[in-house]
Amino acid sequence: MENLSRKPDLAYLAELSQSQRAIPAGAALLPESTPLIVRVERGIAMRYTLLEDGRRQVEALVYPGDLCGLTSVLYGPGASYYEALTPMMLSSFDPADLHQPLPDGPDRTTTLVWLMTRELTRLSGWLASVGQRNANEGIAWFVMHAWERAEAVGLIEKDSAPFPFAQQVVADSLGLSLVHTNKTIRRLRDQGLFRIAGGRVRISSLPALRRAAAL
Amino acid sequence: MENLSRKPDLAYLAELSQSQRAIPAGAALLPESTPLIVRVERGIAMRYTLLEDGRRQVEALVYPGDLCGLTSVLYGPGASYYEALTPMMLSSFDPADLHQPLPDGPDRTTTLVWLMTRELTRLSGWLASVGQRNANEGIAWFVMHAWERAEAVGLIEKDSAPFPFAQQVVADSLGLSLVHTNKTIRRLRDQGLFRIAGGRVRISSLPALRRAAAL
DNA sequence: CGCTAGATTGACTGCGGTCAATATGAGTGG
DNA sequence: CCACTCATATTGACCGCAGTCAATCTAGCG
Repeated sequence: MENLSRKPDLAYLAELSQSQRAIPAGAALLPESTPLIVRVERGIAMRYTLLEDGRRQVEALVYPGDLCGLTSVLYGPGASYYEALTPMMLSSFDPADLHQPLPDGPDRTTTLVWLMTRELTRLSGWLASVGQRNANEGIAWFVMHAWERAEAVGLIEKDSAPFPFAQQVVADSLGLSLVHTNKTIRRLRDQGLFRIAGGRVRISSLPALRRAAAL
Repeated sequence: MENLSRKPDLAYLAELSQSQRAIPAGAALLPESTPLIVRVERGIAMRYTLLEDGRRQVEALVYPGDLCGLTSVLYGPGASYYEALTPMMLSSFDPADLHQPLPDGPDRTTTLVWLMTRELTRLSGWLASVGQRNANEGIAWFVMHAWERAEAVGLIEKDSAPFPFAQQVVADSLGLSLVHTNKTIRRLRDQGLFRIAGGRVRISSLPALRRAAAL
């Protein structure tokens, strides 16, 4: 494992692409019980877990370039589910193909390790938000996070980012009730921090939002 | 990457052991800014993150056999910190040694991927607890979790498990206040679910506790 | 032009936070 | 062995953020 402090080149994954398929908003990214790894080409999704009694905790937003299904393949299914929040385009891989080293360049497993480390870091930050931030800070953080994820994959257009997240999704991301989430979003909007409309969010002032998120 | 649904053999890591060192309770496992990977041989620790304003979120309990520092090495420092909760014995590794494949058997990187997957799964469950469970369920879950972690590494003795967790640690694990954590623990104890004393916990009825945790 | 999912609001409740003492207990020096 | 100290555990009083219940509103859609 060489120094991975910088993002490794993921382009080679393209060679592995086995099949492309489109799915509509609301669909599951991974068919039940099929060990399959998928890369997002277009669209946005969420990853979530369920408590036995049905409570839902959203644990990650999924943007183009993200790999889905690693945990299921390596650790057995049942842990997390994926749901598309917009129409999506996916590439599927055979899990067996992912571990062969490449003759030249970093081997695939090394790349996977790097991706998983990033995922661990994100999850760690998400947990800190849910556990430590109050409703105002949490909502502000969520909007910031969505903005930064979109920015990282070039989805900002005319200073607005995609925001296909229903208030129930935001609520389940932060462990808040739907009603309180609604009122909090309203309050922050009235403060002029951001404006959500038509599935996109426009941020007035990044620094102000960052401050509101206690970041 | 072969089928890793079953736990891979980690014994070979022993060959890598570079140095052993003991640290007291309260010490940091990883010296600041030193890229170093460490395996726990004895003792219990916690991993946590800090918000800029000092709020602390505990995100994992660290038991013998756990590897610490992967995220820092691969992703740069600053994300998570480790603190010993008991006196500990650690083995240190040179990160550079961890990626060389072994001639016979699973290569080390594959093992790392498996370990990280397990960590992701744990973190995912932790997040669901913090986000979705109320104080009663959360405390019950925490005790259950500590019990199961201890059980997995053979630390149960005379039907009690180590419990070196100050109430402030439990509070920061679940995103609750210290006072409310105290009162909730008291309530559950009075219900006869468990009993904490002398750094250990004794569980009356696993099924009852599981029920209380909404698990 | 109903239908339906998501967004809003208002009224009320209560879980969990905050503040402020007090208690307990292990460790230390005299 | 006792006084002292610091950390942790415990309690009580009070408050407010967030949850619950229940309507109503809005917009996309067949």
